[in-house]
Amino acid sequence: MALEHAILVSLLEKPGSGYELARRFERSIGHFWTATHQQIYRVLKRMEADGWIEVREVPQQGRPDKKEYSVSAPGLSALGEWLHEPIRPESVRHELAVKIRGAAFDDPHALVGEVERHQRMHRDRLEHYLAGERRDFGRSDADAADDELPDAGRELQHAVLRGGIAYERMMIAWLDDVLVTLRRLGRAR
Amino acid sequence: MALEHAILVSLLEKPGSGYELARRFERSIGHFWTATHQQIYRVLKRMEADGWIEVREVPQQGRPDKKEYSVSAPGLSALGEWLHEPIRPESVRHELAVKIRGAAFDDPHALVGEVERHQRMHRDRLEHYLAGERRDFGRSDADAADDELPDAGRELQHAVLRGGIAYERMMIAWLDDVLVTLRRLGRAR
DNA sequence: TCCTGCTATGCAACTCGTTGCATAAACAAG
DNA sequence: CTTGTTTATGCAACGAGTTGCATAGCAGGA
Repeated sequence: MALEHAILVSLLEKPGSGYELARRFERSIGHFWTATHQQIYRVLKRMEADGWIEVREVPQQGRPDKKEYSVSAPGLSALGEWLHEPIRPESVRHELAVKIRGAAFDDPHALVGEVERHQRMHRDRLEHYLAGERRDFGRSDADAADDELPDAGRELQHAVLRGGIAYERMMIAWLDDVLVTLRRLGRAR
Repeated sequence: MALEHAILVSLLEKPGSGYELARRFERSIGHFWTATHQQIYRVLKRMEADGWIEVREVPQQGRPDKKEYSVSAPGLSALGEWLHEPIRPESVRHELAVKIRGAAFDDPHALVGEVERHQRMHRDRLEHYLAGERRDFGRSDADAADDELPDAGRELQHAVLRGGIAYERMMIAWLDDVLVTLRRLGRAR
């Protein structure tokens, strides 16, 4: 299980509450992990019990108090251990690919709308990533001197973001390819 | 839940036993879905109880008998209904991306070996896909006339395979990018 | 002959993830 | 002044997915 470790990385980059973590996992640039708030709260409790993170009650004005979590020394060393373990093959579920192959046994043309919808989502996410890249990495190194994160953190966040950008571009191009195929099959019926 | 539907598509393309399905999900070209054999056997029972698939006991020589499943009419219409539903956003878990961002709080250079290992896996899979493409789609339409699958099935399988190829190429290029970044940070320490 | 590996199926227990629901305080819009 | 939205946390139940184990026939090699 890696949700713990994803939370550790996120809290190291910036301490925050369970709610804030949930929002980061939801609409963060990078978009490389998902988790619901229930999952996050449950795991935060376990991590606190294990001594990986520390809580600080933060009273806020105009909104409910929050519990701000930050990573403790044992948490940091747990992350270090995890980083040295090899990654086990992850389970892959590309529902759209299943539907595309399944369309052969139904009406291929009926899938066009859904594929177009997905392509729009990927275009939107690409725009979002590119905007984030301009905002966070579009300035010179001198301007970045006042950043909270160390240089390595910035560089690696940028590398992961470049991966997201490459992924979205690939998907947009592939879905173009799929649309051409679906439309050709639709006409041929 | 879409495992049922992935199984329906696979059985429509070619009927088979639970064991064969497990192997297809494991090392099939396309590589777009994973499931263990336990999961598959359990779901097959449910699908049979629901009348989506039919069993045929097939005695074999030199190996244990198998139960060959094929899709029934209700199964086909269940697939049709599912195809018309919009896909809900899938949960994304890119463990390698988490590790790359986490490396900023440990030794970035220590991740080089793991990233190289992943790149090798993607290169291998790319080779595997390209070999499958030459084998299954490298011949002319005339040669394909004796294929069991209808044209639409072949075309759409090929489109999904092209997606897999594009994905692997993108990953190989991105991991090159990541390796350059990790090595630069390693030297800078 | 024994051991390993492949085909083929399955149970039981457990963990992970999702869904529905609930609470509560503050603010903005009507 | 009521309704809806955002921030913020949480419980309980359920369903999906994983892991460990078990069985059994047959093939091939040491």
